[in-house]
Amino acid sequence: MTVRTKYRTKQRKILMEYFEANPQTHMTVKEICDYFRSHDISCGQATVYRQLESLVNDGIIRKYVIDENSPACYEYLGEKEEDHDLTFHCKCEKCGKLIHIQCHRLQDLQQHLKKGHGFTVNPLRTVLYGLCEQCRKQ
Amino acid sequence: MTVRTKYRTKQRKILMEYFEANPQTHMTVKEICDYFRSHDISCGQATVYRQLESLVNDGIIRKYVIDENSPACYEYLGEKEEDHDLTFHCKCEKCGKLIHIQCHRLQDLQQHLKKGHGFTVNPLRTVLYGLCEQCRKQ
DNA sequence: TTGCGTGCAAAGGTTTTGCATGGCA
DNA sequence: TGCCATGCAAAACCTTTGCACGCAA
Repeated sequence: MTVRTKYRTKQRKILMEYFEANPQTHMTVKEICDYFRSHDISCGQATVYRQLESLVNDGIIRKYVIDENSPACYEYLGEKEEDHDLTFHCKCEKCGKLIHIQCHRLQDLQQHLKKGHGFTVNPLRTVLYGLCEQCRKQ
Repeated sequence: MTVRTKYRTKQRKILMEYFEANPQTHMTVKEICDYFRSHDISCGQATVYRQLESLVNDGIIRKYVIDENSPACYEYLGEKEEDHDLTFHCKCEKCGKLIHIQCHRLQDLQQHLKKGHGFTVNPLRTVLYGLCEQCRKQ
């Protein structure tokens, strides 16, 4: 926990470049390792985990926990962090699709929960579960 | 998925009684197994997992996934199911406290997400993560 | 009696860790 | 040169699964 990297190693640079090249994309550790392997870049799995933890602590990427039996996802946050605070994630329980929703009503609700109920929602960590349109219609 | 139990076995009864005796409490599989073992009640771990899945599908208990590296938690929902459709759960990321919120703004939001975004939120599965008042003030 | 539930042990999948080696500053 | 990071393999951890046996209806 709260790991911070001091050296700027080759592996860290490569990882960051990979994230920068794939904004708004969810990537698992496996996908990252596969990518590296297929490009003949050496970066062990343990290093990927350790660097990802460090990048999360540095606020450079974001970690998603969709559910406990599938691997965690990581997403590049980029420069402007504000946008990500306004984006909520909705996960369809049936087809597994992940939907990004940016809506002022969600932000209004955040405000209300804070003022009215004393609870500060963290959209980076929160996933709304339910059914997407297609799955509901079935 | 969508496992439903047809028989009313001894193990299922014991599990249900344990939940009924501990409302508004989060319990992990390990805790349940430990409790049973310390009371000399035979109920294998696999059975606990399977019955818990069934009880979740029956709407009798609720499953929480706090994060992928800690075990899932289960909570008794009680008799009156309607209330639970209107109740959202907020979990403090710092102290772990669970807050039940019943608020029309949350229901309004559900309506809006459905009409405006085509996403039907399932409050039984959804947990809003963030900070409670005390922890935020620190 | 029929088939569902149980229990054990093993498998499965993700993440963490120990330790020797390699590389940044 | 002094640490820190890497990489491999093994361990740790939670959950699921296979299969023979037992029990509810």
